[in-house]
Amino acid sequence: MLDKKYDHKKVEENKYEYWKKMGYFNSGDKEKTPYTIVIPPPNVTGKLHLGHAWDTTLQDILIRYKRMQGFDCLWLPGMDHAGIATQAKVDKKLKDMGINPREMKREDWLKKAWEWKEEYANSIHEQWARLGLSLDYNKERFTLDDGLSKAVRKVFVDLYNKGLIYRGERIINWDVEAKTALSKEEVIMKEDKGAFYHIKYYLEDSDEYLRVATTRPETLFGDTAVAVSPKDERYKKYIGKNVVLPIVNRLIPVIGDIHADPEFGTGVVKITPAHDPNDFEVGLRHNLDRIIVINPDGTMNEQAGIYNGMDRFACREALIKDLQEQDLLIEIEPIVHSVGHSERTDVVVEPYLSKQWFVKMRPLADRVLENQKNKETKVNFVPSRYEKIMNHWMEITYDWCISRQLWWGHQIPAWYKGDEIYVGMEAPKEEGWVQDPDVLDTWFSSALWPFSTLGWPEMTEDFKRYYPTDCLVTGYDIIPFWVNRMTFQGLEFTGQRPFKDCLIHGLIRDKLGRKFSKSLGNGVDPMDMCEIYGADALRFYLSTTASNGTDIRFDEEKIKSTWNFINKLWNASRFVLMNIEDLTEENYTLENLKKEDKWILSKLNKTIKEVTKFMDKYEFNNAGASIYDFIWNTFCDKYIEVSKFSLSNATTKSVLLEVLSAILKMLHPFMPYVTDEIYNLLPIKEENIMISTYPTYKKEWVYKTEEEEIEDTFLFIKNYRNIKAENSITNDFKIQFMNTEDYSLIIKMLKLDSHIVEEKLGLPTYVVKSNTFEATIYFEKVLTEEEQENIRKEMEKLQASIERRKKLLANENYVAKAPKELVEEERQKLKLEEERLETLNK
RNA sequence: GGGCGCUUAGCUCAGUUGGUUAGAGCACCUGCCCUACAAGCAGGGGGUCAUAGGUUCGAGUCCUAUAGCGCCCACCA
Repeated sequence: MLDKKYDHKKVEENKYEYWKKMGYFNSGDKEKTPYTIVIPPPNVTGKLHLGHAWDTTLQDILIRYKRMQGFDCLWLPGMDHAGIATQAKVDKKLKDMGINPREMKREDWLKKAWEWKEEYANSIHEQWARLGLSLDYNKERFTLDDGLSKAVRKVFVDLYNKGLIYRGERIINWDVEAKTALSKEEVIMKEDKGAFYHIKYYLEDSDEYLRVATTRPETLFGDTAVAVSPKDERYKKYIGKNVVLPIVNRLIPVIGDIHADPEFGTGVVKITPAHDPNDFEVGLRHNLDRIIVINPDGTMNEQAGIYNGMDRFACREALIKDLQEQDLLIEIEPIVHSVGHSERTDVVVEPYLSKQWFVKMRPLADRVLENQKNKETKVNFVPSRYEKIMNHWMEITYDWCISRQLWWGHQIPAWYKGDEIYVGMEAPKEEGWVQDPDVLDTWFSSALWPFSTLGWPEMTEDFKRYYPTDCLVTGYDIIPFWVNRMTFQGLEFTGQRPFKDCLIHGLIRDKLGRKFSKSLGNGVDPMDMCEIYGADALRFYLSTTASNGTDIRFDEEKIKSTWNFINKLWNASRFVLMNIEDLTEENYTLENLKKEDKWILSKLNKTIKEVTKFMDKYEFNNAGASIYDFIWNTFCDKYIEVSKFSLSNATTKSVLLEVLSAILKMLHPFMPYVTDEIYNLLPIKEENIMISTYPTYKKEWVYKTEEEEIEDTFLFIKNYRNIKAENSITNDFKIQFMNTEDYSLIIKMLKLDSHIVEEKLGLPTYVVKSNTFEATIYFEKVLTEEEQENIRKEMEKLQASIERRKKLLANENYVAKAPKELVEEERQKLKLEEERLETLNK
């Protein structure tokens, strides 16, 4: 017997271990059709947040649903080494211990990093378990595994040999805190308050000067030209002359270049080829020197003269002061402009001339764009509008900087000996080769995740069977970083899309719509929610709150009300179990169904059809709402109440079991724990709900007549209760049925036995009716003014409604073009309203 | 500067291919401890679907414009 109250802690205890032990999570049944999802691997940097809980719940729902539908489901778990993020955390830990990480030997540092990884991997495993995720741990992978590392090297080498990876000096985004290059995606543009510093660049041997406006005066030491537009009447006469670089007093040429926009700023722009991507291009066109003036840690170098060693921003201040003193500064114009910040360390990113490795993107991106035109082979985004994000990225993409000056990651498979370069899977055998110390961008390995985890580049059984994967589930913020890159690498190396569907969800925000962040201190730990309300409540809340692709505002009240729903399910189950204890295979029967039994089976059948439809379209919010409504408003509020009149009947018991069993199965993907708990107590059941058969629509359960009749019975019951409540009718009344329909269920439900009369009584009356039922209530009561007012209001409403319907039905266009059923329904309703009005008139 | 999304009940959100008096949860009002559940039951109130036009017999839904909010992308020094 179930307790009176749902206790999530008791329910969840030991279940996960049991499922795992029984091997229910494992893939590999060759009799079945494969269905594959790879988990977006969480970073081994910390705890999982609500976003992870949401993302993984959606996947678990899909996997459990498909598993019950008879697929061989592989949900492949794994984690990401997360280069910069993890290295930063490990470094911080070491620093806190008083150790300077950069003074360690690389191997020693890596040992510490692996220890960190183990610790956090354990914690992630515990969180996955708490959430009830049915992951196939036999297939678990880590991005730094041998196999995945081999895949990374293979891809690097192949792209290099195809000419799609090259090494070169370019302006890259430099993180002065992490001291590494970044890709453009890792740079977050933020609006910052800054200034245009208008500086005098005097012409050589002249009192004339050009007014140069810059936001980064400290890069002045690297200026190798000043550019004006060749079409600019004001300045074109200066082209070919020299100006004196302020403070430095070096002569630099005035050049004419289209980069200088006469409309913008002063029309004169300083050119710093080593510290600005545009200036770099200008430098190429005019063969200018590239002078690096900033060190990798963000301090000025010897090129900055007396500012050597100062932080770049301190230098800016000091320099401005000195320019002012030497009357070289004209004005400081405050502006708000967008400045790049490092995604991980949040420091201002420095455009920096540096030798790095790049992936040549154009051919790879074009292949994606071409493939997206083919309906059969494209990646299908859900919702579809997100495809535009990917396509746009592919259209404007530029070469991807993939080398990182870090230790934690896949070391680049390139070796140098003097000017020679060797790129290969393994180190060259001869003496004297030194491997590139840099590692690859984390996303370089993540991009291979859907196939590297299945054993690629080996043509393994798993790869052949489970690739391409069926669905990738992730947030829209990850499309540029990950989805796009998996797509082009998948096409390039496997010739196929990495996943057929890509289900996109939104971000979870706090109650005020702000992002969760450490600095705001508004974080919510999903484990706390599991503790208070249970994993099932959290999962149902997360997966059914928003429609696909939209954000969620976190609302604990809603989790609480989900808990209430589970408690409702719990108690309904309690009732059913109490009454079907003696049900066995022998006396189980769906013969001799009563009208109400046919009605509930018919309603259940409709729900199954609807839920399946929604599940197949990934509309879990609608599926959840449909099940919720059926359970609470149909099964609990109506069928259970009706069933109480025939609880000794074997058919009733069987129907109760049948319906409960189907409900539990449909809810199971959403709420694995509580459904498992209850299902186990059913007298007739399959081995385990996880591997039971998902309910299917049955033609033989369509009972149109009975369904309509019972619906009408409940309509009558509702109308009766309404009239009784509105008019404060107490127990002192009589009721007369006005026709010979079957009132037995109504009499029982409304406890009318002692009130029935056969003849008309001379008392004030009310008529209660539905489509087929009609009764007159006799009771003695003087109507209060309020009640009379209510009646007047109702009559007014009815009159208005009748008018509207009459007008509508008089419209020939409507009658001719609208669906017949609708027109008929209008006629019916009109008739009912007219009758109701007549009664009120009495 | 380009693109996308949102604006529906007091709050948080649903709303399928347009079908005609718009739904849920929470909150609110009234009455109920009836042997599954008071974290519940029965009944009820509450919305000119951001604004202005248009298409249509019919618009929350399609089209155009406007306003507010949010997000993404873009090298303007």
